[in-house]
Amino acid sequence: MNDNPGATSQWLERVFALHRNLMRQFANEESLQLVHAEILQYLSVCNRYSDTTQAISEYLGQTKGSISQSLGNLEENGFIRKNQDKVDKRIFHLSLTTKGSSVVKRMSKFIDLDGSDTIAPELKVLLTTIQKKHGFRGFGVCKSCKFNENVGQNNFVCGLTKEKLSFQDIHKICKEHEDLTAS
Amino acid sequence: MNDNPGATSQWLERVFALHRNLMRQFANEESLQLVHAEILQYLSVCNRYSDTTQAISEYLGQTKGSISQSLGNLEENGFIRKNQDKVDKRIFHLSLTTKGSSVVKRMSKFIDLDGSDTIAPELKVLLTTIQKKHGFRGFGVCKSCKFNENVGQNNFVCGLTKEKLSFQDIHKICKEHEDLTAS
DNA sequence: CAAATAAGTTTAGATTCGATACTATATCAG
DNA sequence: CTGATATAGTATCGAATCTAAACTTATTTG
Repeated sequence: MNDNPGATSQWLERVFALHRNLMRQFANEESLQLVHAEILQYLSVCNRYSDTTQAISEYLGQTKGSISQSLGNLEENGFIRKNQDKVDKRIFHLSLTTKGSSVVKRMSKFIDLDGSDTIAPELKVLLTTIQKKHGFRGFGVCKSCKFNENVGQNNFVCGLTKEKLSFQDIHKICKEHEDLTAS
Repeated sequence: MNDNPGATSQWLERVFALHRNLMRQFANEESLQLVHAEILQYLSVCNRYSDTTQAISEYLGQTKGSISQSLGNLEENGFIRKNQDKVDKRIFHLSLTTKGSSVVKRMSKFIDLDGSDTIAPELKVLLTTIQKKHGFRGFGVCKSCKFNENVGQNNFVCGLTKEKLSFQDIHKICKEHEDLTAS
């Protein structure tokens, strides 16, 4: 097995390339740009603290100016909606329209990453290792977040915002996420 | 573990996003475009049947016109070299210069995907599953290719080209690759 | 209340991207 | 051998992204 150093990273690089290839192919068939598909995918899994221009910019590693442009395009074409935050009026919450959701559904079906469930625990290790090395904070689900407090039967509270969270909420990705196991 | 359907694909999507984020960050620091980094990475692992404009285009899923432009840019800036094939004069073999190689070295160090060796077998399954579903042929190493023939102590022959292959050769990625286990 | 910070937009210049047409070489059919 | 077809790669065009920087508006801090 280990007759070739770096064999694992070569496998990984190929999976990454293949995934990007597929995403590009899908976006092309839907007459979208690659980044549009990525944004829609993210918006389908992020929570209400993380559905902003800034958060997408951090998640995808592109400047917020660039993301802002793409978001304008996506809104114009009816894939997403913008809602101003009632408390902090600088913030606009983004959400998928029915049209946007249906694109994500087709995308998941097209890419189809399920059926590889045994890989999950290893992925977790890989993910947190990389995140720690590069000082990335955030982008995990509440369930594994040190701020999350279980206050009874399927009732949760975020220790940062002091807000109540539903069962659906805690399976979404949050930009403020900090790992339970972190020191 | 399995209290949420599609949990694995969510992990995977996050790993993909993180990897792209890092690649972009690296490219930016080196004043390169993302696609330049991807091309250089590919050229560092592909074999002599797969080091062409066409093959890169297939691997990355972009049109060869676009790749051709980027290659022109990379050659101008001294990252790669072009060598015309002696037999088929339509073909130009691409290779990394010293400058190009050193970029790839820094990239591998920056991204650092090693230390997750247990993940490899699962990745293989995932990769071939996706490839089969979408009719992707190719881009594997000779070792797992049905055309590869072991003709003695560390001596190999490619059944397609009838050429001799070295030990180094058979660990490189080939666009003609067909899986041993394929029907 | 002024200064600093934060979220988001806008603009400009460079570069990619896909589509298409194009050149040059190779292969194939008769 | 020759004309038709296929293949590898390049050139050009218009559209869109991308970064960087300046900018607007709203919030927080001292």
